[in-house]
Amino acid sequence: MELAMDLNEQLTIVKRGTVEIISEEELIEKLKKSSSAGIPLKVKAGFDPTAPDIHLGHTVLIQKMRHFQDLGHEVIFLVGDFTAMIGDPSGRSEIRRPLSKDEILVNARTYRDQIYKMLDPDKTKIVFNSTWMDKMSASSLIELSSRYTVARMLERDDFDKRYSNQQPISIHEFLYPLIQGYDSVMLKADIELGGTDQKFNLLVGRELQRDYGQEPQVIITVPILEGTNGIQKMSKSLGNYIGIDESPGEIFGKIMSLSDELMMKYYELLSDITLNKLADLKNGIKDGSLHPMDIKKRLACEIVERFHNKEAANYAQKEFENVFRDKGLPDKIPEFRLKWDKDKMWLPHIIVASGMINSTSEARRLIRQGALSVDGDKVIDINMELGANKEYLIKIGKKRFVKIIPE
RNA sequence: GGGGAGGUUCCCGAGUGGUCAAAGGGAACAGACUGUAAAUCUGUCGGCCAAGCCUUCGGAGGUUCGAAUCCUCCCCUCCCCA
Repeated sequence: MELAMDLNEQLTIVKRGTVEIISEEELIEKLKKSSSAGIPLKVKAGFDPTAPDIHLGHTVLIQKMRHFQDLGHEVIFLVGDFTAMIGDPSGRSEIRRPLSKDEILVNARTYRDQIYKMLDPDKTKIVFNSTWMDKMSASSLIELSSRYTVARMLERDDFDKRYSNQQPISIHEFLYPLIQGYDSVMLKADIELGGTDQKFNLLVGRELQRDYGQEPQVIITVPILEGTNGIQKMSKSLGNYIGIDESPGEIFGKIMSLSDELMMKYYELLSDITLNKLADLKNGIKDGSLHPMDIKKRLACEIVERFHNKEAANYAQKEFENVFRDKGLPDKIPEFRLKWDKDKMWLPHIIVASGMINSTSEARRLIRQGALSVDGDKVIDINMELGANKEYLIKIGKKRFVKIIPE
């Protein structure tokens, strides 16, 4: 009886925020077996070390890992370094540059430092799939690939889509799901976590394990988080990400820039507040008793606090209100020392030199649009020149500030 | 091996000799509005001390007063047939 209670609690934690569990019965079995035998389950999640910066999109999964960790299970952080060395062209048309071993190691280290903000280092095992894949012979690889058919590969949604859209699919892309599945075999994984886009690969793992005489892993999928623009999934290469290593102000601001609608999704997937509480917030917004902006600030604070601390979160909020609501100056303004080549320098040249803007064309445009101000005065004259006799505070748009110090 | 369709500015995608720095959409940036870096509306969106000039339409040549558009060769992708 006591065991059953315990099991239900575990299940509630595990199921929160997941999309699919295949299968729940098997999961229950495994949890039962684990607690009665006192052996933790091996929970695997794979990461691609091409992007060294973890962003909020990844954290959906990492939080789920932490849940398992909290329940006493063994969490395995699998770095797909072998596959990264080959270079995976999947997704878009651009060809990804294969990474060198050194780059991968550096990335993996960065990864580790970042995930330890959420996971307990002592309970986290980090493994590299090159450990076994490097040693695999060509014939074994071919043997592995004989275990799956092309038709079945084409069942995968994105393969199918690309195939029917007449977009290229390289042979080696078929190998990725197999290798990922083989990783599960090597690790004897009990559970594998992944985003919903990973479902197919995770399922291949089940089949391969069965093939190799192992009990198939349970797969648990979590939702893919959309990026700040709310259109595509969050990714660094699309530039719509919020990195967990970013400054408190940056994280805060980016969250404030989410559309009100998207904010609710972020709440569901990232926040620690209970689902009941979340429903209250939604209702409050609907009936007008709560302002969306305040709710968004709350989320921004929660996230900043998670990756920094409470003071940083409060400070970020204060700065935000100061700069955007009260149109004040931020506490810290980047300074740039610049050598004047004449007694007077053209303003666009000064800004380009400071690195705030890429071209004088852009500077001209901004001036034309009334986006530039020097010492609080809006710049109207496109030919404006500044002398080297004093410092200048330049504001570009709403959020970019520089102090130019002539020398 | 044979036949066909394609490669366009950050992305998607029009353009088939001048009116093209290249439609449209998305992203981004800016302005207005706002208790948000929300929503909405408007504008901008290759570079250059700039009513002019320079560099872009897979790559290299060529035709032409003039080419993203025509020709030749090459590279890459997709489809059908074998």
